[in-house]
Amino acid sequence: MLRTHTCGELTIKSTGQTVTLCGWVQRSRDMGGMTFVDLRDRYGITQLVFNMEVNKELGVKARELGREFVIRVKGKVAERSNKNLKMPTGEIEIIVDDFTILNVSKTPPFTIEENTDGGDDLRMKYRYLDIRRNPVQQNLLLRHKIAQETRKYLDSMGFIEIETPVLIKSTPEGARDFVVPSRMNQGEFYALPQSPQTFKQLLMVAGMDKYFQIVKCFRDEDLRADRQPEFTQIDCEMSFVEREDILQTFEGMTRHLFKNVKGIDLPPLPRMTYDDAMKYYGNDKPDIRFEMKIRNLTPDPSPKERGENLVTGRGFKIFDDAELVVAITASGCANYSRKQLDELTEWVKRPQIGMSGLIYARWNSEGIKSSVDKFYSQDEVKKWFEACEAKEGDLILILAGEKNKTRKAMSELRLEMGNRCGLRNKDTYAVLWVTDFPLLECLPAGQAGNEEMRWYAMHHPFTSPTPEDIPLLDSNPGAVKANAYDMVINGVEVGGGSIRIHDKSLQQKIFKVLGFSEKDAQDQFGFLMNAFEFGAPPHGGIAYGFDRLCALFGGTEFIRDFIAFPKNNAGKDVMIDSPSVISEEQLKELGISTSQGIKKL
RNA sequence: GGUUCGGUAGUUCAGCUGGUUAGAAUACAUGCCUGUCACGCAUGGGGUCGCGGGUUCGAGCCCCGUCCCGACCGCCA
Repeated sequence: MLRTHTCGELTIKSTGQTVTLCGWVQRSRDMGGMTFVDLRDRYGITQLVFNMEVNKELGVKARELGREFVIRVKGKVAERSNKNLKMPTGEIEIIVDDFTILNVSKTPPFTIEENTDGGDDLRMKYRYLDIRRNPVQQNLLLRHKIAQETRKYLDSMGFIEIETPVLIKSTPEGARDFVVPSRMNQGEFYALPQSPQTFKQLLMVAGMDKYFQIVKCFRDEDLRADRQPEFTQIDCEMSFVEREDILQTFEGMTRHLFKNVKGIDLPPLPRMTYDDAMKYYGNDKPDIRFEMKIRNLTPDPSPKERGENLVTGRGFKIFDDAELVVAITASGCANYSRKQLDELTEWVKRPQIGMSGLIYARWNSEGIKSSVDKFYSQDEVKKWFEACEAKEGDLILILAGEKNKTRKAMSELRLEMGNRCGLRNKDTYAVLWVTDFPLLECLPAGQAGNEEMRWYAMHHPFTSPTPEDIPLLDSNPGAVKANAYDMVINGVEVGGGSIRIHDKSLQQKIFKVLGFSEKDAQDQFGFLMNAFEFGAPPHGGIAYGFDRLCALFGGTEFIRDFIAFPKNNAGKDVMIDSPSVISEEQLKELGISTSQGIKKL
């Protein structure tokens, strides 16, 4: 070993010891007669001291040390006369006897410090320097810890980790596949897995009973702050289980992770049906750190429900023409200024939200006032407050329009108001299960590349319908509920799974509803359905988005911060400059026409 | 594919209504300094204002196009 200790472990107890340290020069402070050098490795920072009076030659040599030089230092641990209680090693320093420069460094393009002066782009290009920074190291350490605790828990529960192949077969459902040309089988392509779904099901058929894998998955879709083209899942599957068994097992895992990684004792996880999530929060991944439930001021058109209509028939066209009118209550916001309300109105009018306007009603010391006083009496508006369970001091925000768009917009507005009111604390965790998803969703013609309206699997085509809904598959597919569940933390979908289909005829039936011809279904998923004929056990599972889980534990939504070498917005790795063109020879070997040809296509 | 924000010193940014030699902080270099730890002080070097075109007597600033980065919408079974 080139070193006897790390830069983070020496304390006052080590005083007098002769040690050898290795690390990077964080900073050097030349005082003339003496020079201090901060030596850094991933364990910490230790101060080196050079004294001209003691060893002039060494002191002069020390002045040559630049930032990020890699050095090896031999010296004696001494108590400092001026202690720095801000750092763990702040009570000691190393009186250097001798040092060698193991490698020099160019001046790095940004500072290697807690708060770097470097921008995102530059940090990604020099990611290996960025990772030297403590916050990034802490993130990777957190990721490691979560991975280890996951393995610990699953191992203790009898799960075994099994690797599944990365070069597999392309299937048209779902996201776009990344494809890899086959040299030995020209004109044919592998696909990278979007998830090991079919393989883990085959492992259940194979009797492996409890499987897990922390595994890379690939989806060729556009990126976001919380989406990378290659990402990691905690992929799990169990045999001979019902939904409740899965929920219990993985509620246990989630609790284990919160306890052992964050030191948080999670309460039992609440459960919410998909329908309730959509109704009260406007989306299927509600952030329930705060209430602010969405209330209907007109009866919900679907699911059909009775309810008082509090707004139409007063001559206000926006409400009269709306399919749905919804409201949220911002508690204590009755004194929002004109400017703030205008700001919110502009916010909902942005193209990303796309509403044409925002209506408000507020109840402050001057009474009730709304932006539609021309059409509604105070008593009428007061009824809105009652419907929203709002009181004096509150502000009600109202959106109206087409049902789905309005719900979605209100969901966004709710989150925005949550932010504005400081109700979304990153250190507070609200974890829940969302259950009873529809099995299928209907996309209208023109969307997702389809020519006519058709049904899509909301989860994936292997999700089993709840048994009592199976007869509805023919008569009313949209009403069929799936035996599926999502885990949601702070408005982020971190995990999702289902009880799977293990019966060939039911699986065939689902493919048929999804619009697969018998031949297509057999060609693409024949291997799975054939396996079902050889004694497939009832099974189900779940997959967690590992990167998202890490980011959540780290208190952010940016998963890039928790990936050692992430891709940028355009799916590029700016450090190694990929993707890149490949040589004509490589293309020829693969039986692919020239790169020019590819570009033109 | 779309919306939007940005691109000025190594870096992070400022730069007014279009007007003299484009600034600050930090980093870097040199010198001084024996207890610093964001050391201090002094001096200095450092610019294709993303790129191309246009308007103008004059463009970092206005217009058009284009490239790049970030966030978002679409997309992500």
